Amino acid sequence: MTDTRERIVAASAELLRRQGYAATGVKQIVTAAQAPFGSIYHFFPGGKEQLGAEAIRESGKLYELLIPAVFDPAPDLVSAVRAFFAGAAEHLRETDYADACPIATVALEVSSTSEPMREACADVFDSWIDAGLPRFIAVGLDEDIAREVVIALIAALEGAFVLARATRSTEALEVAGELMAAVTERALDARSTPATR
Amino acid sequence: MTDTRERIVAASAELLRRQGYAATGVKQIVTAAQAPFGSIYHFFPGGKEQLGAEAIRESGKLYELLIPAVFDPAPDLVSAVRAFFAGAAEHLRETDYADACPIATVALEVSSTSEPMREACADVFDSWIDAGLPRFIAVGLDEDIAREVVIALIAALEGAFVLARATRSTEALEVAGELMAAVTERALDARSTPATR
DNA sequence: ACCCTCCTAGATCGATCGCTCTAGTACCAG
DNA sequence: CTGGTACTAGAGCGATCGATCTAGGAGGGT
Repeated sequence: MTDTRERIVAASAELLRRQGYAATGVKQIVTAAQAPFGSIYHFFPGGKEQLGAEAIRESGKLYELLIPAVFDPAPDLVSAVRAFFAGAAEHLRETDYADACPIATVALEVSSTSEPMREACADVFDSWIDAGLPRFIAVGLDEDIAREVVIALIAALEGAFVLARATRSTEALEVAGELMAAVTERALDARSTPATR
Repeated sequence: MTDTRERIVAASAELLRRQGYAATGVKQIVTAAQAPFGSIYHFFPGGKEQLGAEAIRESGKLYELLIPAVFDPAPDLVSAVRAFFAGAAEHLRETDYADACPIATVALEVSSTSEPMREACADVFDSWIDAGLPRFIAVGLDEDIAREVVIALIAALEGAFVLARATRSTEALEVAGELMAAVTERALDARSTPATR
């Protein structure tokens, strides 16, 4: 049964997201996952680092699903952007400011100490960019402009999460959401108008 | 001599910034500070938590000095914003992506586990907002608009740091810098024009 | 019946964690 | 010289860290 393995990864992902890598103990993970201790090193011979990297990638994959989930039903790109930030703010409030970005904490923590973990985080960010990009290209934005907007979106979201979690307020998320909606709108207005020429 | 105390705080600040709270040991701090172990609990009877909170506040104060250092010599607000992000990117490259925001790592890490530490981080963010605000009000922006711009600036910077550190690239900082310069410019254009009325 | 592989189960390892404790040193006030 | 305060110095506390180890149960193939 690989059910245990999945529970371990899921529990790790949740603990990493809330308290980071160093503060999360292997024993704590097996307790949360209701898994036997020995299973950790059976499934993850690379130890905590391998398990952590896999949990990060899994978290990244799950979070990436939010993109279609929010963008598909939205009437247009601008309101999708707005909805994304609003949804993040609501979820943050609901979880008492515990669940923000699933990987940002770890990303900041380990990027000077563990290359495998840092790479896992970098891969997740890249995959988010790749996942968001087509939606902005599809509405007529140049590829490089679209990339800038997507990167700015993710950066604004991550930064707002940092402020929101620390101050226990969603103000930063609301401000960043409105701002990025405006930025998106402006980028759409500017497309296909070779104006100054 | 309180010189030892200062060295302890400075060493703590650097270690916290690079690897976070949980990964930083008290023994590691005294070694880095070249301080006797006993001094830690002499100066900081509250232990690691008290020391951590003080290091965060100190880091916040030092980083706040960058605001006048960058904004004062700049010819205008927009180029000041640009310079701030460019300077951050350069410093990040110079330190091999080690020194980004001095408190973001800790802020994400502890905000669900230690109230005193979380408060210290929140206070620092608030003080940064307060420190930046007057500069945007001085050029004629409404107070609430100015506040939104400043919060967005900090959020964009923090988020870009997360991406930059993980991907070992300053692309996010450059994108966010250009975007926030444009946002600032647009806010300035919109001021004092009761346009639609 | 048999073995073999997969996985569980947890005792146990040395190292390190944050912290407490005692002893000793430096310097000032009387 | 004496007493007191401020700080240094580090041995050592129990607890926990990540990781290794052996032993055994479950289930399929032969």
